Amino acid sequence: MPPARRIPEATVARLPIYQRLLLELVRSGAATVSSEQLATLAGVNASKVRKDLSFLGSFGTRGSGYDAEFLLGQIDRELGLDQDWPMAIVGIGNLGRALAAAPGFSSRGFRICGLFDVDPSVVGTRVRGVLVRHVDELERVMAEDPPAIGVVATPAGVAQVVADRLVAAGVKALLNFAPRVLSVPEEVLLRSVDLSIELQVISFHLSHGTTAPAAVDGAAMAAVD
Amino acid sequence: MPPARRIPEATVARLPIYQRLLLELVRSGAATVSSEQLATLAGVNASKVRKDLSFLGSFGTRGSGYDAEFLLGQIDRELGLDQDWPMAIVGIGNLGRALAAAPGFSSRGFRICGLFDVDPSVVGTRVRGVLVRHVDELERVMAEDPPAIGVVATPAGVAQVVADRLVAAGVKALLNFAPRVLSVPEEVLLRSVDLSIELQVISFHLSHGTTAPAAVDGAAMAAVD
DNA sequence: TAGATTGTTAATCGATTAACAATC
DNA sequence: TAGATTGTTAATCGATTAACAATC
Repeated sequence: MPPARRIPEATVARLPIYQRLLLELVRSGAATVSSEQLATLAGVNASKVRKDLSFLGSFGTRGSGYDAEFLLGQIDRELGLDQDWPMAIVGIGNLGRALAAAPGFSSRGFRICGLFDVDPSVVGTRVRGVLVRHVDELERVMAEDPPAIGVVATPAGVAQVVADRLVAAGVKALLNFAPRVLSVPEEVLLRSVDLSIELQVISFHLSHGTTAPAAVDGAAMAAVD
Repeated sequence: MPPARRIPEATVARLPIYQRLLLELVRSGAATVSSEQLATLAGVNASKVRKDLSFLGSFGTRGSGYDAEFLLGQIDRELGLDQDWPMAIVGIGNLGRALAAAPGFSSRGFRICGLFDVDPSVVGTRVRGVLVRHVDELERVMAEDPPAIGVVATPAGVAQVVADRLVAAGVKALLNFAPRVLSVPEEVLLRSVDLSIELQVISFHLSHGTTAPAAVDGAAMAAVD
């Protein structure tokens, strides 16, 4: 039995990139892949790739590299992609619709089990075959098919109340796209993506003439207890 | 003249959050704000707020805090939000439309100077008053009103060629939403937001029962030279 | 002066990377 | 054996945070 490995956050954030590249490599018939190849494709340092993969265990073979399919399987398992993650999206504007339709979202275990909005012209329509319901029905629908993940894609003004209702209805994690810092109980996992922060970081670097450290990472937000 | 301060990446990523909170505070009539207040609102440590702000200079007043309006002005200037950043978006699907319409995008200096798609049912329509043109016209339109920032909101399959054309047409920075690692010349700033990576990070933490470090940061991607 | 709050120091923690012994 | 490539070490760098002197 392997020791309980604690995987660094920075590594966790890169595993999905390796996962996608490996999927493409396997589909194109590659049997093995070296850390050098994977590094070039991912745009990172080969040392970093080896270090990242070493946290999952030692399944490389010195001299020839990693078995692509096996490595992919290990990463999938580590990321929990072999499990089912029912997901509800609140706010079916352009962004919510983009999320509902995104191949990377609906594929794998990220099954959409609920779409909610308040706009009468949207409620009752279908996105990718899933009926958009009124937010008033959120608790009832979620009780029938409880989502593990709640996605907040509403305007900022209602993001906190929507988050509160999703949490009360039992989601274990929230993915927030509203430009607002949300409060959730500490047992609920919260991640936030703020598209305008990305632009402002770009603005900073352009106005300072900094070439910027090779283009890393996204927005930072945190949960208040 | 202040010494040339190098502002840490982590600080740059938090400045937009402070900026937004200060804007709300100023609008609600607050004259001063303490690091403790700002920290609570941002969901971070007060030490971190003071350290972050200290990179911009020392404009706090011991005993009473920071002048909210002045601090906001300093952050705006530091982020380059007082400048004009014309922006072209390629790919006017749901995501591109969400970006074009996002208040945080179109406001401030992020002026949309070009929208491009290939779908005949989209080309010729208007989003927020801006005409969507065919990608064939990209070079011509961009020569007339050159964008500083190019946004890639296309399917993954064409993201690299679109990026190449935007770079060739002279953008100084790219913001990529396609789930693909892009290559750009090193003088071009590249940032990538991968929505499915966020979900996979959530999946990792849910399946490991890790409460996750208070919910920080976004996806990591890098440019290959 | 007394209370409040900044700005900075220093300790600590986490992430990156070059180098190289191990080994296929 | 010779060449290739991993897994790990150790040095370095960057970010976080508690603590507190400075000072309004």
